[in-house]
Amino acid sequence: MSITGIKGMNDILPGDIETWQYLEAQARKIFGAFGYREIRVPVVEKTELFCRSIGETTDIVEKEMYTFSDKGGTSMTLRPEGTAPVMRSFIQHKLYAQDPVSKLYYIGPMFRHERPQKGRYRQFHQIGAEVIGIDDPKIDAQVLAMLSHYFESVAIPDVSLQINSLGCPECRPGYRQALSDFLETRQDLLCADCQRRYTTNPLRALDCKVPGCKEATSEAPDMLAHLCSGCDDHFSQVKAYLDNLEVVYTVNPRMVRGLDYYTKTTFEMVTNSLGSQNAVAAGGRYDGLISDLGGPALPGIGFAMGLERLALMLGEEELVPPRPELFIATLGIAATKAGFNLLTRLQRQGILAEMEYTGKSLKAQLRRADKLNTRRVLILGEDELARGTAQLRYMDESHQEEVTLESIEARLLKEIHDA
RNA sequence: GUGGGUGUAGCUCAGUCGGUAGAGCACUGGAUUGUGGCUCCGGAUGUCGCGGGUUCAAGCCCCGUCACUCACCCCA
Repeated sequence: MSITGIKGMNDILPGDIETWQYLEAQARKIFGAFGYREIRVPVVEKTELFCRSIGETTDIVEKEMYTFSDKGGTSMTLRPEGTAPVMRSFIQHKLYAQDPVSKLYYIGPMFRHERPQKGRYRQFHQIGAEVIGIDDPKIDAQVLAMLSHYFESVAIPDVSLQINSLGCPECRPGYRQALSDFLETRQDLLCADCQRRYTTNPLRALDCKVPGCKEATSEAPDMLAHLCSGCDDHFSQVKAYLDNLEVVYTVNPRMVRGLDYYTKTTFEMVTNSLGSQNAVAAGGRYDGLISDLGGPALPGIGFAMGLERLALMLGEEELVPPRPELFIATLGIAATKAGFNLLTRLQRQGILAEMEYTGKSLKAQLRRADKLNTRRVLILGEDELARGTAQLRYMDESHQEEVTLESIEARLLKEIHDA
């Protein structure tokens, strides 16, 4: 083996890429209709950005970031997620000064140094969307309506939308304390991880997958019952709007987030067809993030979808490659030269056309034309060239006719246009 | 960071009791000197992951190592 790629960072080859292009094109179309515009930000940022936004004690920041010093000694990090860089850009360019509302989406690679497994890679790709400047529950509902519409439109099977509310800086500390107190009484029933978590991050114990913990926390205080009146009202309205829009969801009061900046509404698109990697899209409201990063006190909400996971769920079938309109088969040097000229003229006009470049038998050329699934083959031999004609063979009908060389381009253009 | 599984042709995989490699697909040439698919005949292709050991002899047994993969953890 010579040089190989890096563990957990995959090549996306022709045959697979078509699925990705489809997923991206649908996102652009649907997000566009909902008023979003694309933003592209660098894949590296100052490390500090992620520490401050995602949270110092999260797994992502503690052990999963690709962090290095550049030649000037600045600590830089390959982005592990997309929201923080987009917010950094939003603040830096004062987009709020041009428009009180920004709807942005992004597509691109993210990096986390984890052990790779199915649906989890070190370089992975996300499509994300963010709305900044609106705290009305209508927007929460609209974001969710768009997300579930996207999943329907690309026909991803077996997903369900789960929603929850994490409260705000006003009510969350109270709940956190209540939960922490509760966990303390059940401490001996918890797994080692949860015993550690009940002081550092008690919410995480709620979605622990260890059966013993599930049981021990089954009577835990209800997050939704501890919401302050503002958060409670917001969540009720979100649900009401979702019902009105006929967006199907279930409330999962135990759903928590791996990033610290989330507030109020949070949600996940989950599946059980990807093993333990059950989240294919996730997001929530982050009303404090922008001010935490030094920007104005603007609310935000958004989500990210994992492209690898979406592609896995769409299945193995490869989309068929585009069908050439014409394959030019030639015999003899003069005919090959004429064929090559014609080929390039057609390609310049946007017609997908091919030929055999390395002088093979006519049989071999036709075999290749067939393999490419070509619609037509133009057979150009010395005899025809002398007459200024060629055989135009329609592969599907196994039928051919002699046509003049001058008429070919116009004829092809007309046939393609009519089809 | 912790476990399990798997490494043989471009791909998917056989390979018996240790006797120095095979199939299908794909590729390629031919079966009418200028006509595809189906069929038939032929051809090329391997550091058997790598390194060591045992043995007259190792793809197979032993030790080490690397890679890939799945799972835990965490997450999109």
